[in-house]
Amino acid sequence: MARPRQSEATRQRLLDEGVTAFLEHGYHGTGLKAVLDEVNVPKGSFYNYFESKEDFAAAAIRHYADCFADSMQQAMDSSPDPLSGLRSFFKTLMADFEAAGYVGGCLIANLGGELEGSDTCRRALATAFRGWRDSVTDALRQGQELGQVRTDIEAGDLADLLTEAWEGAVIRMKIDRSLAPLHRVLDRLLGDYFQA
Amino acid sequence: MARPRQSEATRQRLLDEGVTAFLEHGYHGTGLKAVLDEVNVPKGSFYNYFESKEDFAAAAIRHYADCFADSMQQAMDSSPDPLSGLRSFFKTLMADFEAAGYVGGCLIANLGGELEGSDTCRRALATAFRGWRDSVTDALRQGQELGQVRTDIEAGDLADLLTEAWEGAVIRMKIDRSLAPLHRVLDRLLGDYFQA
DNA sequence: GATAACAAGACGACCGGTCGTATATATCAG
DNA sequence: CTGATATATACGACCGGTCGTCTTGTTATC
Repeated sequence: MARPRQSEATRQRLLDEGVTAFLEHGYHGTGLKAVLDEVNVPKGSFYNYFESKEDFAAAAIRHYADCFADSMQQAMDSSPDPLSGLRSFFKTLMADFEAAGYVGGCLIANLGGELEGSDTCRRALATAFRGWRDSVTDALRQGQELGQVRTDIEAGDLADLLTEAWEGAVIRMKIDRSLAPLHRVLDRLLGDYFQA
Repeated sequence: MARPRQSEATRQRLLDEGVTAFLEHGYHGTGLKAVLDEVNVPKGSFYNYFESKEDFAAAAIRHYADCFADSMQQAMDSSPDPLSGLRSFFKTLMADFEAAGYVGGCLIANLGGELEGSDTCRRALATAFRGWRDSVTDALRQGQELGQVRTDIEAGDLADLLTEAWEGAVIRMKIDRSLAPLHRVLDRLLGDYFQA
C-alpha cells in the first residue's frame, strides 16, 4: 500500500483528551486547537483522524461509554454481590468527582443538555445512556434473584429511575459543589426504595 | 438626568430571547449577535443593559427561575390540592417540551452541565435550583399534612429526589426524544414511592 | 514512481467586546 | 419662559483573536 498509520495510539490520545475537554467545557466551549496542543498533534493532522468536530465528539462519547462500562464491570467483578458492586461503582465515581473538584461530571448529561443540532451525537448519547442503563438493569436483576432487591417492580424500571436520578444528582453536585446529592439519591433508592 | 431607557421592556425581551437561545444552544453555542438580531437591538446597545455575556447569562437564569416559579404557583393555585397541583405543573412542562419538539429542556440542567468557569452563573443556577426545590418541598409538605404523602420521610428529602430525578429524566427525554422518561419518573415517585 | 499518511498554514466566518458619535433628556442660568 | 450644557443612552462600525475547515505540499513506505 503506502505509508502506514503512525499509530492507533494517537487517535486514542485525542479521544482521551477530547473526553476531558468536552467534560470540562462542553462541546461549543471546547476548541480543537486546545485538544490538539494538549496531545501534541499538529492542527493539520486532525482531519486525518476524524471527519469533523462533530464526528470527533461522537467518537469521544463512544469512548467515554466504553470506559464507563469497563469501570462498572470491574467494580462488579471485584464485589461479593451485585448490589455492593453497584454501590462500589458509584463510590469510585464519587471519589473521582471529588478529586476533580466537582468539575466535569457526566459527559452524557453535559453534552445531552447542549447538543441540539447534531443527530449523530444525539444517537451516540442515546446508545451510551441505554448501555449504562442496561448494565444497571442486569445488576439489579441479579440483586432481585438473590433477594437483595424488591421484585414487585421490574429491574429495568428501577434502573431507569436510578440512572436518571443519578444524572440529575450529578448536575446538582456540580452546581452546589457537593457530593451530598449523590449520597442522598443512593441512600434513598438503593438503601430504601429498592430494598426487598 | 439623561436620555431615558428606551424601555425596560427591551431588557425583558433580551432576557426572554436569551433564555430561548441558551436553552437551545447552550452558553458557548449562543452568540450575542443572534440574540440581538432576534429582538432588533443593535450590538452597541447590549452593553448598556448588561456588563458582559456572563452577566447576561446569570440574569437569564434568574429570569428563567422567576418564570418557572410563577408557572408553578399558577398550577398550584388552580388545583384542588397540592399533589394534583404538582402533577398539573409537570403536565404543562411536558406539554411544552412536546410542543418544542424536545429541544430545550431545562435551562438549569443545560447550563449546569456546561458552565465550569463562571462562578457568577454557578451561583445563579444554585439559587434557581434551590428555589424550585423549596417550592416542591412546600407542596409535598402540604400533601403530607393532608394525608396524601407519606410522612415518614421529610418533605425536603422527597423534593430533592423528585427534582433531581426530574432533571435527569429531562436529559434523557432530550436524548431519546420521548416523554416516556418523564411519565415514568412521575408514576414511580409521585404515584408510588411518595404515596401515604 | 505510486500511494497514502502527515503536517503547515491559509481561509473566511464569527466571536465577545470596544469605540466614537449621534441623540435625547434633565438641569440650571438668565 | 428660553436656551446652553451636561450626561446617560442608542447605535453600528470595527477591534484583535479564535473558530472549524480546507488546500497544498511533504514525507515515508511500497
